[in-house]
Amino acid sequence: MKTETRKDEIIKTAAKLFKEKGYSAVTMRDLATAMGMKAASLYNHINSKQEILKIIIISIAEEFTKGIEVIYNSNNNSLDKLSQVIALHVKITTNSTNEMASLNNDWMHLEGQLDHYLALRNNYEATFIKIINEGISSSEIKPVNPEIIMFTMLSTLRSLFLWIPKKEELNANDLANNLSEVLVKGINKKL
Amino acid sequence: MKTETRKDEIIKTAAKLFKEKGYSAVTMRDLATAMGMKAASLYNHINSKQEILKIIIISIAEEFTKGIEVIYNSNNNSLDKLSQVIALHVKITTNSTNEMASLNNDWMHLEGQLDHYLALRNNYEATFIKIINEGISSSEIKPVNPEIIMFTMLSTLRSLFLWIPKKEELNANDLANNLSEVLVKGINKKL
DNA sequence: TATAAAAACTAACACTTGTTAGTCTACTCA
DNA sequence: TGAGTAGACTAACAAGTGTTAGTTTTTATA
Repeated sequence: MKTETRKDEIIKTAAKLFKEKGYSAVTMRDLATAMGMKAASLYNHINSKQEILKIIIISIAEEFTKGIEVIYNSNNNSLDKLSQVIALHVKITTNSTNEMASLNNDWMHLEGQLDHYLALRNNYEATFIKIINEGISSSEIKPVNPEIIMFTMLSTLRSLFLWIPKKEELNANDLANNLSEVLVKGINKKL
Repeated sequence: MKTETRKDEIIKTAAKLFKEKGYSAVTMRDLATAMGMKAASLYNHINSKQEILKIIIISIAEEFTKGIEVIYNSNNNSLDKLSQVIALHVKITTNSTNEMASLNNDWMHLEGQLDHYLALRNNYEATFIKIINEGISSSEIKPVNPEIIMFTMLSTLRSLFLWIPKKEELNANDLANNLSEVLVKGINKKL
């Protein structure tokens, strides 16, 4: 675990600003001010604004794709796999809250790596759907439209970055458990 | 029902562009090109770029606030009220898909009306929470953290604009019913 | 068909954008 | 101590931004 470089600091600061106003609305001068330096000095550490976005988004997207692959190939039943997917999102979002905002809101501003990103996302969603379909086949999961199930779960999980910062009292485990309860078992007390 | 003015067309076109790239990344020249005119000509119809955003966001935000008030004051039980809230989102999002993107992603770029928007949103969420709390009191709803329930439902409902355009085959009623099934009753077959 | 209003145009503005070039300073280590 | 390097600076660029002023064209109506 080597120490954080100046470049890392810039990327972290950029992610925070991108979360607040979006990639397009953040200028290199905004970023420089937040770093306590002049805009030109940023270029001693990074090649372009675009490179910052690429680093933020691609690294997290790859983390998700690898994570769901491990879960899918494990020996658990489908409902447990879904709970593990929930825990994966909670964990990554807890560690990289600001970066998740860019992943969700600014992916379309990727220039060179847009295709790569979309491939990772399609891959992720395809694996997610496979887990759901296997759960339906094994009668663990209600035979509802699997895309609606995935959409519901992913909408919630992709919005976690908005919500986690406001709920510091809740630790990651509690949150993942509560979400599993609501997302998997529903909220209706009388079944 | 008077016919659509040129201003309405501009706002509708802007909403479509804002959905694709976000408010900040869309230039007046982009908008003009999409309208088949020059940027300066837009100003025969609108006062500023900011005005366009304001019109898009505030009108929809008010529609939501009024809608949930009617639902809250109705004589239904809490679970039915929640299903009606789901139907409200499906209806507004079906009719104003592109505008919903701005409401979700670009509200922070409101300049003069940011406070008004935030007041509407806080009001909406407060009413939502009241419905959930009354449902817990009447034992219709599981005593899970009410904010987690709202967060889960709102995340899904606020993301509908991303999803509805891809699912043209599903009509609004079917979609609302499916969502109620998943969001309210859960996906676990064996309870 | 003449007239007024609506809506387009060209040209330009002042400012902001990402980025480059070249320079100065402070620390590291031989 | 002296050389090299990491990292800051100032100044400037070319392109792009929202917007205005003034003019011409199109459309509708009397």
